[in-house]
Amino acid sequence: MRTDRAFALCDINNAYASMETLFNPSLRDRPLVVLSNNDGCVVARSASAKKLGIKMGAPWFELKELAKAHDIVALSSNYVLYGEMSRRFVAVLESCVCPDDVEQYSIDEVFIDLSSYQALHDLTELGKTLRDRVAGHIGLQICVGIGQSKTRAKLANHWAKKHAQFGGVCNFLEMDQATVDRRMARTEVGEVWNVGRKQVKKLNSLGIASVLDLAQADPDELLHRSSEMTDRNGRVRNQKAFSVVMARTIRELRGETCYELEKDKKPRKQIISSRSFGELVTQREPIEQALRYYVANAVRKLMDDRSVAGTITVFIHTNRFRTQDQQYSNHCTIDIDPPTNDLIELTKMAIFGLSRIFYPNFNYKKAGIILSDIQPQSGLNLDLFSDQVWDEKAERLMTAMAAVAAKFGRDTVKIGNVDHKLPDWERKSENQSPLYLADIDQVPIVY
DNA sequence: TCTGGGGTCCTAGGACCC
DNA sequence: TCTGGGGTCCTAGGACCC
Repeated sequence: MRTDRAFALCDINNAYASMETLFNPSLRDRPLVVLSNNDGCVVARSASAKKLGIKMGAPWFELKELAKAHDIVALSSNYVLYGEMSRRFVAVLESCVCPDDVEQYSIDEVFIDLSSYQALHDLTELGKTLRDRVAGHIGLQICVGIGQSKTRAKLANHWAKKHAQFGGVCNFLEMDQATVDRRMARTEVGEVWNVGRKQVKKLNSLGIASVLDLAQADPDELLHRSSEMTDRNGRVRNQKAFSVVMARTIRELRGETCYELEKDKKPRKQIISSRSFGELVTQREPIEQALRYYVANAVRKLMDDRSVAGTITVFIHTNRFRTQDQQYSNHCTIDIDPPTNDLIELTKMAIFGLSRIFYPNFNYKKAGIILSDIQPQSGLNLDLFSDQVWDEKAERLMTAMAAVAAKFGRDTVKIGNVDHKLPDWERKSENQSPLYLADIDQVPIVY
């Protein structure tokens, strides 16, 4: 076991809120929240919004009173903007260290393998350099956490964000054991990466409340614990209470490296495209139209990865929060043989799937499709004995459509009567900021 | 009434992440 | 009135095999 590993986690502070503020400085110091699709829940908060006690995921309609009282600004999400800023964030980091050591973990988080930098650099200083570079180049504040494992880097990042004394960079490698223990003892176990709500409950019942408690727990002993669960038939069964993930988490907390950098962008194993409707839908036709949009969306991703899908699932459901409504949810999974990325065929299958599960007179709230059994297009083996041949015509058509999309924009060619955008009934996005970086007419003007 | 002992593969569902 | 979307990994249990 190598004991000389070092990972950094760089994370943009209040990412979406900061990005919005960057282009609209009048928002600075104002409580600002960014809302999910349909302006449903809060998905990002500025520092002052956090101070007001607004929780991640809180339904926006419940906050309207608070918003009025404190003059909170609520913006619809602008993913085109966030995606572009994210790209620039990663590019800046890649210019500071070897790009091979950089892994983009999420839209606002990047892991860096700093193992080979220790001999030449003071890692805390390097962390400060990264902060300064990102701030200088794209105007966003980041925090850097450094540790012997990804889990420790995440934890250090949490401390860096929480305690101003760190100046934005918290480094496990320069902490003595007593300090580590003291900090871990004061941090709740739920802050640990991969320890979610359910696990916290189980851990607490075993007397494990702090990060230190978990770090000192015996992973093997924990793995042998079982908990009762009720299965679908109402039978009570014993199930393992913790999986190997928990054992790894403990070892990572102790400073052992279990998770390496995941460099090569692997093609997706599953592609989901779905959306809640802005209003309730009872008719089949609008749902079909939405499905066409979802399939087109998913196929774009599929082709980006040069993959084909072997299964398509269509699902619909009513609004579980409307307890006065009769609830219905169902899905239909269809095998695709041979696997394909053909938009026309997949669209037909989606529509067929819908016909199997759609019943009128329910108030539908959401529909979507899932592509799975995904494999690389190049490795596609046709069944020797089937009479199906790789459809060259379809492939040429798809290639042509991709070329048109690349030249004239993604939605230039569509299948059936898909609208340019989602129809009005489908989405609510009432206060979206301009496409500052994606549309020449919306680029900010500096006087 | 009694009725083995292993394997592997697949899938649904749970839990987690952002 | 109004409650997101897109992913990954792991496990249990069933089907099947010898």
